[in-house]
Amino acid sequence: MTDPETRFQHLVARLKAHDCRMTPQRVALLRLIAASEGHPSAMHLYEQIKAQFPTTSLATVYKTLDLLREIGEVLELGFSNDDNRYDGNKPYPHPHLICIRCRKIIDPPVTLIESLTQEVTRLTGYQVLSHRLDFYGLCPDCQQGAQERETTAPDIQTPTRQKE
Amino acid sequence: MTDPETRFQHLVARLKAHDCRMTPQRVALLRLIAASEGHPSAMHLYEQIKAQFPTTSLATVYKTLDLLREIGEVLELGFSNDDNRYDGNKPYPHPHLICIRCRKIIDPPVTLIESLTQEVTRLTGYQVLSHRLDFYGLCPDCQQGAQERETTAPDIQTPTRQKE
DNA sequence: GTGCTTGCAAACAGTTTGCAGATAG
DNA sequence: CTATCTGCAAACTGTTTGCAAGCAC
Repeated sequence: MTDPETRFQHLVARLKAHDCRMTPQRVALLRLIAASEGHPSAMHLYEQIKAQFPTTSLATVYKTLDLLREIGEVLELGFSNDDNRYDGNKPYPHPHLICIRCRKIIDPPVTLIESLTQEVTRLTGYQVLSHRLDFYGLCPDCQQGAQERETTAPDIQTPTRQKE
Repeated sequence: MTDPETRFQHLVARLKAHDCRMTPQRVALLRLIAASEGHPSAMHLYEQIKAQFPTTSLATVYKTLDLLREIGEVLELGFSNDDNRYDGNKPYPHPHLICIRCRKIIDPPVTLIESLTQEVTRLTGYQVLSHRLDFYGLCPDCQQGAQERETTAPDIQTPTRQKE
């Protein structure tokens, strides 16, 4: 992964190339996104940026994230139950590992996806353009106090539709 | 895949085992779910069932789907952009192939997922309980009139969070 | 100065919930 | 008879949009 400052500069350059203006709020947001290790939500970014610019609105955060997503610099992980998460460092499809208890999201080291994609393309006649692979489970920290779990059902996951 | 009538009987039995009552609306819904080839949305099921019971409400459809999901008889595919889809025939995690133009969803023949899950478990220390794998692309039908596409960005997909 | 951006508030969509009346068992 | 179920409508949540004022360039 590139270092945050380099990534930040890249994001600035990409936006400028798209005739976007660099407002202070936007610059601060880009810094946050470039520096975010995990997969922050819009609300999370909003709360961070309010520390610097108290009048910033959530809508601005969403608009900037949308902008970055449109130019392919941010990956949006949509969740129908929960708020979406954003990855500004690896804006291309890659597997995620999501703790169902603490909601932490990490990038597991998984290979083989490309071969799966090719397999699907070959067998179905679809032109496969993208994919999404999420694993759900308990992170090491959450496995300890997890004995009382055994709630209802396995209750499977639920991704979001890709936009056209 | 089991035939619809067998699947229907199974769903009835499972619900009765959970002290659920078999109202006419519910029976009709179970038939629809058992017979659905694709991955219907709640709205789609609602529109179908209204043909038989015009006063049925969307809330009833959602409540029944929730019930079935809780006892592990329906897989919910949540989408943050679009309405959720339900699979009442294969209620366990399995890959989906989603056309980004016509929204058709099919089950591609993919193996290897289990080995991926094991790989993730081994390498991360997470207890992997479930997963979700979606491929996005253009189905054969939609590939033809698809030249004028080339819209904005690849615009990646966006799954839903698994409920706890 | 021009027009993109902000921030507020209202709109939005799909889903969920509360509750009174209906009904399966 | 009684606990569940239905159907309506209102609530909810995260996200999006419209628009007037503000600001980058």
